[in-house]
Amino acid sequence: MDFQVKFIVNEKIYLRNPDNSELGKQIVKSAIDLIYELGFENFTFKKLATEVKTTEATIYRYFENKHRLLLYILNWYWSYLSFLVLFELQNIKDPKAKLKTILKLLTHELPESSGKLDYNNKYLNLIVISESSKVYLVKEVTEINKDEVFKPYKDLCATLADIIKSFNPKYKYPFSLSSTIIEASHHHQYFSTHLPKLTDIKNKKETDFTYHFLVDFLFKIIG
Amino acid sequence: MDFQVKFIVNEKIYLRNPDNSELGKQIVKSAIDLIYELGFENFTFKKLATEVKTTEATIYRYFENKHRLLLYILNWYWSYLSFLVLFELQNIKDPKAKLKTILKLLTHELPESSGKLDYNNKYLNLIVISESSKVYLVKEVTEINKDEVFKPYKDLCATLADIIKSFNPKYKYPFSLSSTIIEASHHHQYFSTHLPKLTDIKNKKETDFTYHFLVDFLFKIIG
DNA sequence: TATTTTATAATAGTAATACTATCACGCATA
DNA sequence: TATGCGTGATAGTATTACTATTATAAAATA
Repeated sequence: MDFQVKFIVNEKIYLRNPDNSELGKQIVKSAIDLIYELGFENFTFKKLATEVKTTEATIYRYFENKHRLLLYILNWYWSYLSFLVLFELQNIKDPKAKLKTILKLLTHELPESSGKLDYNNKYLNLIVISESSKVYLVKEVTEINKDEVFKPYKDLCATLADIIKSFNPKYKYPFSLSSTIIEASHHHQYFSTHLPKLTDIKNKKETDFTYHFLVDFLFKIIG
Repeated sequence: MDFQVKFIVNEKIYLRNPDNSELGKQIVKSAIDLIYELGFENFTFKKLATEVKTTEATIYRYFENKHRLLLYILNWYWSYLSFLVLFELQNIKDPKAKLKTILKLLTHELPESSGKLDYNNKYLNLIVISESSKVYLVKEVTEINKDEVFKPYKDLCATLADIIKSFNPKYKYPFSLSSTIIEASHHHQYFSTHLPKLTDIKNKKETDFTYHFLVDFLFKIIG
C-alpha cells in the first residue's frame, strides 16, 4: 500500500505535537517500550530522557506529565482501533459477523500500522490491557474529561453500541454493554495471564479463551 | 446484637496488625477518609500522619507502603462482603434470588458493620469502585500474588461461580463470568457518575441503574 | 517493686520524583 | 542580519518514599 494513515490526537493532550518531530516520535515510541518494561508507576520522565538520550526538560516541553503521555498513547490506540474497525467492517454486512470482528480486534494484538516509525504493537497492546484504566480512575477525572480527551474511547463505545442496536433493537443497554465488553476484554486478558483463578482457564495452552468467552457472552445477551 | 465479627486479614499484608491497637485502627480509618478525599495517587503517608497526629515513621511500622495499606483495606472489604453474602444467603434457597442478592450487595453501599470503630462505609465503597483495580494492575503482581493477598477476592469469585453453576450446570464460564460481573459492577458504577456517556443513563435520577443492568445481563447469559 | 520490653514520638537524613527556570547554541525563515 | 524556534545543559525546589537513631512513657514480666 502506498498510502499512510495518520491519527490525529486531541491537541489538549500534549504541549507540543510529538508527531511533528523525530524527537517527539522517539519519545512516544520509547515511552511505550519503557511503560511496558517498568509498569506505569515505575516509569519516569527521567528514565525516558536517558533512553531517548535527551533531557527531562525537553520531554516536559512535549507533555505536561506522564499521565498525559499515557493518555496520548491510549488516544492513539483508540483512534487506530476505531480506524481498523471501520476498515474491516466495510465489507461485512451481517451484524453478527461485524460484532465478532470487533471482538477479535479487542482480544488480539493489532496488526502493524502503516508508517515508518511504528510503535511496538505487542507492547502497546499489553499497555492497553494493564494501564488503560489508570487514565480515568483518578480523582481529577471530571476536570480531565472537560478537554474531551476520552472522546475516541466514547466513540468506539458508541460504534459498538450502534451495531448492537442494529442486531437487536430491543436491547435496553447497548452503551453499558459496550463499555462492559471493552473493559472485560482488557481485564479478562489480564486475569488470564496473571490471575488465572479468576477465569475458567485450566491450562495455559488454551488460545483465544477471552475471545470465545466474550462471543458466547455477547450473543447470549443480545440473542 | 451482642456479638462482634472480626475479619482476619492476611498477616503478610501488614508489618504490625493495625487491628491490635487504637492507633492502628485510627490509621486505617483515616486512610479510608484520605484516600477517598485525595484519590490514591495523591494520598501519602505524610498526609496520613498529620491527619492521625502521629509520625510517618510510625505508620511505616504498620505498613510497608501505601500499596499494602490499600490492599489491607480491600482485603477487609472483600472479607466483609463475603461474610454478608454468606449471612444473607443462608435463608434463601432459590439460586436466582441468591444471585440477585449478591448483585444487590455488589452495587450498593454495604450496611454498617458491627464494632465500635467503624470505617466510613460510603467512602469505603467509593474506594472499592475507584481504586481496587490498582492493587493488581501493577508490574509486581506475580510477586505480590505469591503471598495469597488476593485470596478473599478469589474466594468471593468462587462463591459466585458456585451459585452460577448450581443455577445452570451447563454454563461453560462460571469463573470468568463472576470476575467480569464483579469488575463490571465497579466500573459501571464509576462510569455512571463520572463518564455517563459510557452507559445508557439518560438522567441522573435513575436509581439502581447498575443493579438492573447487571441482573438483566446475568440472567440472559445463564438463562 | 524493679526491670525489661514495647510502642511511639521526635528528629534527622537520603535518594528519587516531579517538576520549573535560565541561558546559550544552532538552525531555519523572513 | 535579525528573529524565533527547538533543544541541550545546567541548576534548583518541593515533595515523596522511605530508613535510622534516640528518648520516653506505658505495659508486661520477674
